[in-house]
Amino acid sequence: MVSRRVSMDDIARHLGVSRSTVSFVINDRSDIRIAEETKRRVWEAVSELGYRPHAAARSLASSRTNLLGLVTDIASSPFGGGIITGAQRAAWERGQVLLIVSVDSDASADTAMLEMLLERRVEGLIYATAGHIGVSLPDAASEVPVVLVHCEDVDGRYPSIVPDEEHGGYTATRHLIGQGHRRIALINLDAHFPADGRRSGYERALREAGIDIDPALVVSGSADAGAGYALTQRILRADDPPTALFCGTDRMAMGAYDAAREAGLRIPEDVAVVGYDDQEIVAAYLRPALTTIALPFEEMGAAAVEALNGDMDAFAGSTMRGWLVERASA
Amino acid sequence: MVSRRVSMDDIARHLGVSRSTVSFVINDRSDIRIAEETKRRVWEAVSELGYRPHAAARSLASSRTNLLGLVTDIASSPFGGGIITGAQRAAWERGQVLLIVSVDSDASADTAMLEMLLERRVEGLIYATAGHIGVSLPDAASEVPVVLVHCEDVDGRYPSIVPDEEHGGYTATRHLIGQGHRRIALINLDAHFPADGRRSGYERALREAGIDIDPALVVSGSADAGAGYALTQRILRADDPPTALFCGTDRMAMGAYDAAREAGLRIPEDVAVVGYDDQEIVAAYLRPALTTIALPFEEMGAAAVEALNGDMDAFAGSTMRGWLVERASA
DNA sequence: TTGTAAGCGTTATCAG
DNA sequence: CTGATAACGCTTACAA
Repeated sequence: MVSRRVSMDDIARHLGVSRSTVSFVINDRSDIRIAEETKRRVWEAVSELGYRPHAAARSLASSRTNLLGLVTDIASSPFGGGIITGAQRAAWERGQVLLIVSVDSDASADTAMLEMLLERRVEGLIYATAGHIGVSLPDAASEVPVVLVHCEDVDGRYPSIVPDEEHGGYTATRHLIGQGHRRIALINLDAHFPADGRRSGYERALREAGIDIDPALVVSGSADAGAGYALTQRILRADDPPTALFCGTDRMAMGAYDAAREAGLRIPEDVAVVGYDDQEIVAAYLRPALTTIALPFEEMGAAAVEALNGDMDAFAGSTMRGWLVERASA
Repeated sequence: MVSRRVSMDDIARHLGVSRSTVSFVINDRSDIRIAEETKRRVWEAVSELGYRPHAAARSLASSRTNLLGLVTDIASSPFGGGIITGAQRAAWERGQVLLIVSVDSDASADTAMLEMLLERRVEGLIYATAGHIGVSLPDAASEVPVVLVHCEDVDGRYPSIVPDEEHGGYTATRHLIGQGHRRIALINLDAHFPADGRRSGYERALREAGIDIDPALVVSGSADAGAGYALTQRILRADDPPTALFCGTDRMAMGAYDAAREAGLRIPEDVAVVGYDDQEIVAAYLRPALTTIALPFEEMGAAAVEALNGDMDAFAGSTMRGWLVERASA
């Protein structure tokens, strides 16, 4: 069917010019002046003969692959596909392509897959996770520039781009305070990185508003609906219960909804709720729809690509802000 | 730092053998007999000198890239990352790599991205979508083998692998019948492909059980919680209301929960609910946890890779079965 | 069983 | 402004 792929030689021969000329035209090299007429003819022949450059040959000759490796556990998670989207968009704008490798969330990083990426000569490596966690990469990773997204290198070797959890916690709490609440509970998640920041932000907002921090209003548990339910139930039963809940994750908020409902409380009239993550499927469909903090996934993905392309240091330890998505629960 | 990459020549020279010998050993070519001792020395040198094959050079020489293109809108969806996982696992087992390109769910297929994949010389193309829909691919796609996953080619040019919706509908309904229900409502979604099959399965199950199909119990709307809520509300108000609901999506089931709750009905005691999709975040965290039909995403992803590698026709129009995930709602 | 040499399809370096 | 010619790092007949 495909009578043989047409090569650069074919189009050069077809036009009676040299291969270099064709190459120059196709790569639009501005450092070399080529007659407009020649260019036109080259492009014409290209589309006429149906020529398509051969990426591997190009890489071999130029020793540039324009390939970026993205190792991640997010493809199989309901979460943060935004990182892929953002990274890919940024890469595409630079003529780069992502080689995405999805790994299990527990395997910190599969060596064989990394080895494969290096054989493909990726020119940079992004390591992204669904949850904000600590990771450790195989030594081989150091052969190319590396940036972590939404995770931190426990060995301290690579820069990482993570959400500004403190700011998120602050924003959520400020929002609640702005609506007149003074007794605001924090139903936090246990996980180290995200929890600590969210809590600091929560405390800062209260402090700034001159509200005393009541330790009885701060609890934590696993990041799921079950824990959200149990913790909320407990906290609503206390004397002098909160009028607002800031939940560490949307899933916890999901559980909080059930607990509130069972306690006969209306949302947001009797108790306001703010979540965290903006997991669309949960947040948008809860009734009432959940007000929550969105994480800057796309932005982080794009920033990672930019970091790989430019000044790595500019992004080292850099933190990116999410934002409040106001719906009906607070 | 990296003093210069070590090439095959380097290790050949280091060992005093020819490059071909090294190549044969590294590719473990069984059609050529090489002294065990030689093999050992080669591998030793490889790890000692830190040699890593150059994929592009290899592709150029062998005209095999071992690259498969995966164009999809699922990366940015909460859905079906399983397709990626399954496809990648199957590809990896064959020494192949996926070049994943994520596109917006509305763009049926971006031509520029496809062009890029073809320049990279992908040896096959998988086009996968989050929802079971109809799509149309650019002509250029036909230059390589193509399989669609979870979608169907409206132009009828390519085979596709889709879930067996009829079987899913049948399974869900059978389950409800098995629990003694006879008045089972179908809160279906509107979308063409998935809805029709689920409905046929529902009807077949009823027919087989000798239960009359009551048109008043079959309704449909958009695939979200809002519609699920409204439709359920309406159907529960009818005289002789159903004792069980089979919802076209988990999100619709989410809405159904709210409607049932507001009607003062307990799940599953007063009304049983079965969903569809097994969107973990919804299904597992609803209270009570939702019994639902899981779609065979990983299986479809893997099947696509296999189809691309072998007999395409064996998979043409092939349909894969999902399964019931029994939780607490029915 | 191992070596030689000719590509694979580009880019890059120099002359012209 | 254009054209030879040598890489790029590997696979693969074909010889030895």
